[in-house]
Amino acid sequence: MATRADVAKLAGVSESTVSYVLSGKRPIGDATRRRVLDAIDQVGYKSNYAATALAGGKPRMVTMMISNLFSTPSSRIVGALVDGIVDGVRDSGFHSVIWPVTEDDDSDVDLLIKSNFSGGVILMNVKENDQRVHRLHQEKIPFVVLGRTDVGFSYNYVDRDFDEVYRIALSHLKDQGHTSIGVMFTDNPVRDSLKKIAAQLKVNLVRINTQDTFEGGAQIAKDFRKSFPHVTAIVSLLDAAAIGFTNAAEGYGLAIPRDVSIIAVNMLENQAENSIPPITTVAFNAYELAKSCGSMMVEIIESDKGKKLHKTQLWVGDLIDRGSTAQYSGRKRS
Amino acid sequence: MATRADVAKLAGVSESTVSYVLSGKRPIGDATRRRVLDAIDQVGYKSNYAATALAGGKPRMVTMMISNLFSTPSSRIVGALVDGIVDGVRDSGFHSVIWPVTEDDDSDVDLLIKSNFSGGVILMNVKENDQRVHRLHQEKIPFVVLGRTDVGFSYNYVDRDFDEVYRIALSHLKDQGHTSIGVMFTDNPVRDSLKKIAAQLKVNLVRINTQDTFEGGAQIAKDFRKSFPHVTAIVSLLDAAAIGFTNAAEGYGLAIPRDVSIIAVNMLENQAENSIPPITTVAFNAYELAKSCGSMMVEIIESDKGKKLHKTQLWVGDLIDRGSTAQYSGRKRS
DNA sequence: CTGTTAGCGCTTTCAG
DNA sequence: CTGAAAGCGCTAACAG
Repeated sequence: MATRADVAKLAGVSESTVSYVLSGKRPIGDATRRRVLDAIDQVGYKSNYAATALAGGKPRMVTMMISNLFSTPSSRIVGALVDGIVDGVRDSGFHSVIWPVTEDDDSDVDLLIKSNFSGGVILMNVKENDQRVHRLHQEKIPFVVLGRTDVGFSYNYVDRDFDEVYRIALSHLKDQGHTSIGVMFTDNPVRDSLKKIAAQLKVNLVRINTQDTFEGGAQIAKDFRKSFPHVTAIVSLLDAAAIGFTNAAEGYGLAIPRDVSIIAVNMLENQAENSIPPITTVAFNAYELAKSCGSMMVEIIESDKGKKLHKTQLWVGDLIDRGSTAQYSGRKRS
Repeated sequence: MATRADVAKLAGVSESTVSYVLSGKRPIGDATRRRVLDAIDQVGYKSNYAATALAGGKPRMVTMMISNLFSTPSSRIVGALVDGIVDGVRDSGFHSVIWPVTEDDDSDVDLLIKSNFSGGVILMNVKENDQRVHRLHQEKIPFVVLGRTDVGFSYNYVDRDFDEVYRIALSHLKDQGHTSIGVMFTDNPVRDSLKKIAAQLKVNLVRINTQDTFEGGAQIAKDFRKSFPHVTAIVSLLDAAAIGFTNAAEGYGLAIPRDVSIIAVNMLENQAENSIPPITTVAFNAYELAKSCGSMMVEIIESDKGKKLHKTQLWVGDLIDRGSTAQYSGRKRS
């Protein structure tokens, strides 16, 4: 267990010099730096996380605060997000942990703050006027929220660009020959922007009402052929409903690859003669969104020093075509 | 941010006395203890996690080391386990974190060890001769493994009692009137113990071959009526196959509540006249298993001081009947 | 550009 | 039964 002191001795410098070489917070002579760096991997030095935290440093650690990690129908989507963040954060040389929290208890948050546990926090499943947002803001701990809530001040967040997602999804399906495309909705009216996109592409939009629940989606799948005989593809930005739909659809003769956050599915059956490619998927890539979010989080940590938070809008509309090799879950693609 | 010093001053004792009141590692006078305890919640003192770790204390924190958290077909099962552990650990007054690790990189483990980050570790997805097991053992960090692997020495683990699970599942289904029960298998032969159980209960065991994959299970569901016309219930200890089966089954008219780690499913359709209760489920309760594992972990942390590890066998065959209200995922039951 | 030093909050000897 | 004091490894003034 080599410490900074061992490194300093070997390199013939003071302990603080070692620290400054590592943190880059002070200009260091080239020769000195090299000797320190050499010493570091000679003795196999690794920084002590607890000591950094205690001394008031910025731990290179990103914490994902999640409630109901696995217990909701949309856990699969959250899972893709978490996977993406883990990889994004790791790529930036940080560590990440998942901090399971209960919604009715702030003590988890307190521990994290009190102990200077985390260089930054990613919040998921944020509710209206979430207390965690207030606590983190007030303690000046860098954080970003996945999704948006009104809390009375501005903060960093990441969200999907729904219009863009629709645009890409619809045009993709159009290109494949679909003309009548179902879109899942709850009660809310169809946005004008979506109508415009459909009009531009000259596709017929068929509204499909459902609850954004697993069961809601499954129900759609069940009645689908009867209820929407002319619809050949379907688009959904409702996470739970999309999952329910795709899970159930398989059994109703709608050959659909399971995927995370399916937003657009070609539902033609696998017929060789058909001119429209069968079983293709356009997926909203939750993983990629999350991965960029991870990197962004790290950037905030490194630049902001908890002093100022600026509103950042990161619209991610990355869509991919997985073809027929879609995986069960939102795994990292090579 | 009250510290131990604030508490000491208010209570009129020394700082170390406060520590010993908290840790119980020294006899403390009743009057003194009371004053200290009062002072503690008067100033709202919370221990600083980083300081404890640095000073060589035992952080009241359990770390779950998991690779491929969300990316495998059986993530839902792992999820139920994680949920259970989180709750079990919390009930014991500890915190828990999930430490996502990559399989090919030990640096995550090093950080954890080096910084005395964790009072104890729960390992999941352990592979043959897993290096993490060796590292943790050698560093004398308390840990328990979910599942078993041969590593050349004995360690704490938790596993299912398969025989017991089969016994309870089969007798439950028998009680409901089933006489012909399918059991999912991969290539391995049916164990003698299982045959014996079936014989005792006088139920007809029907072997169902499959891969332990999502797709394997889905396939079974598809052909089920044709292939096994007389089978009215099914038992599976294959996690991924069970999930694939239940996901797909819905669409094939097999009304089955989605559940985590389904091991036994009554597949009769919902007919009011039928004497056998419809849509009931016997589930192997992954959540409960994990929850007890969490408590057990905490016990190890508190008793062992990392000095001796004794082999502990915890056989859990807890099965529950969720009736028709089964949730989508292995959520905590009130 | 580099070194010295005083903490961060807690644990744990060593003294009473 | 209780107190004093020496660290744990690192950060960040403060001094050159």
